[in-house]
Amino acid sequence: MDLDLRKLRYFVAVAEHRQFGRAAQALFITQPVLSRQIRAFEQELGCPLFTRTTRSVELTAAGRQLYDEARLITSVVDTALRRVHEAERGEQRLVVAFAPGLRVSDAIRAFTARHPEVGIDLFPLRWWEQDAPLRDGRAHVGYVRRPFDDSGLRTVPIGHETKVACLPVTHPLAGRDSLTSADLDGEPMLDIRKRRTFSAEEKFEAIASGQGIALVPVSVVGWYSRPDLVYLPVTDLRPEETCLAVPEDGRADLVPAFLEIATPTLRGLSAGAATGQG
Amino acid sequence: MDLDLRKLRYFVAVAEHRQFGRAAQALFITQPVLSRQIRAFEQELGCPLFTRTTRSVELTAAGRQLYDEARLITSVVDTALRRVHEAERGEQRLVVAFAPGLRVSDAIRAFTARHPEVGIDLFPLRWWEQDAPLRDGRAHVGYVRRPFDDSGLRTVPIGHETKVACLPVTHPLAGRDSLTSADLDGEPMLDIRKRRTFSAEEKFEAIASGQGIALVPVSVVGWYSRPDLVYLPVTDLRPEETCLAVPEDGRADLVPAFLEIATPTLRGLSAGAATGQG
DNA sequence: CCAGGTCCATGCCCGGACGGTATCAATGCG
DNA sequence: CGCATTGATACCGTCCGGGCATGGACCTGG
Repeated sequence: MDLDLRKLRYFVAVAEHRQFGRAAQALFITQPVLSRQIRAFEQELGCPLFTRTTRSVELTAAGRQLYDEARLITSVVDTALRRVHEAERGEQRLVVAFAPGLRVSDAIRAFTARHPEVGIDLFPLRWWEQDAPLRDGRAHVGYVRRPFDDSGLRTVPIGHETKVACLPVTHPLAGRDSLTSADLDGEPMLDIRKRRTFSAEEKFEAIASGQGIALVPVSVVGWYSRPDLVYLPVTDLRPEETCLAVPEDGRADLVPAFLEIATPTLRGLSAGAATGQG
Repeated sequence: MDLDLRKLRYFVAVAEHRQFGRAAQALFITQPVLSRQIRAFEQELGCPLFTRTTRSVELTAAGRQLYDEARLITSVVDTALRRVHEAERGEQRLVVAFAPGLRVSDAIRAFTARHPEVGIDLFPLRWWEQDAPLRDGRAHVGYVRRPFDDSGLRTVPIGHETKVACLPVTHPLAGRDSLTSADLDGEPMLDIRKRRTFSAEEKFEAIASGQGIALVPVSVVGWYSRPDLVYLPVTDLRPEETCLAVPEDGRADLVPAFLEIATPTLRGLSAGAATGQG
């Protein structure tokens, strides 16, 4: 830890100018200083960033990666500083994350009605990453589905949502009106939460091509409906719980205010969440 | 710019211990040093971070915001360093961004078949932010819809996608089979790309409640279908172009390889993109 | 083949920032 | 009212970042 942002800036300059002298000129320092700083930087990181001949400078694989990351880091730092100054001038922001399909707009509207001075950022969660953004500060409040890793999080149950089975139309069970979990014994199940590398669409393609079946929350059925897929209720399946989750060390000012407003709204919504998006 | 990450770490320690002495102890430095560093940090930032009495330390609004941002920054920096080391050991990653509804799985599959050593990260773009992640390095390649700000980006057209009008069922035009753009003259149009603060769902609620109508790409119609909305083709509307966009200063190694593989795949797909998700 | 130009690297020096010790000032508590 | 606790200040040593001068490698032109 303790990356030196000044050295990172120097590194970016060299990477972009592909030449120490010009980069130093652009940075308003002398070339020997830059050489020494870059070398120190490489030593701190533990890996070389440039392959130097005396005539040319090329990025290594690690250097290319760092150059990509550098742009992200500077952008994150810049917006962080901007937000700090906004906060200093009294502007407040709350980042609300939500798992796919969960409705947040009613709660947001109720909250902004009561707290018009607070700006809201929406943060769409991915299927396989519901909790991490709450823990690492990217979001203050999250609408998530059980199960998830709730260590370090406080959770408020807000409703239950039924799951339906998604099968290819060619599946022997596809003609049925409804299923029981016994019908699904031995079927290959694809859990969207386990796929980290590909999009949700690909899972449904996998189902359509017969690689397995899946249980999906009823509220996202509309998103992925295709003529070659059918969705069937599973009568004896326990609905999965939907929660509001907040980090235990989260903002003590806005988060409770949001929970206070959002929770009753969502209790009223829980029936709606259970029956899906419409 | 040039935030000092060491000072940021010191700040986090004070914010968490709510006491300079204990924080200094946890940082393995002495308390006077910490006091001086925090004061210098506040001066650099230009705003106070703590309200201190001689007996207690409280975060200011700016301090609370910075504490949130600090967790994000450290997390970004940590993953950046991890990825640099992975790259140094030969692992390669490519971040593929995609606007809502655009299919990427075929291109990804073709690419990973040819380059199994490259890990793929998918980055879902938001409606109102198609281009920024490409410019700031969060993504290497993007599947986007025109119009977008293509400054600093190279773009490859990959197809066209028709747009359909979305109206409430109660709308006078809702009974028609199709529309022309003349029918829409004078109708209040809601452009989802302009709404930065709320989710796409909310726009469709706004349409359903009669606040206006919208043109949406046909491939996302399934995502937001509701009984109180109808979607009608607009016969004389020019389809909007979908593109592959890459930053001009992007990775010279993987991006061309991806384009080479993805472009023919997508030309084959463009008909599919024009007819939507299925 | 060599001389000069153009790179980056190295050695040396200086100023400023960071860290430590000693101490003071203010507040809360018994 | 005295003591303990906590943050702030003063002073000092060390190290790091910066500049200057110079060396060494490589390309190029005559």
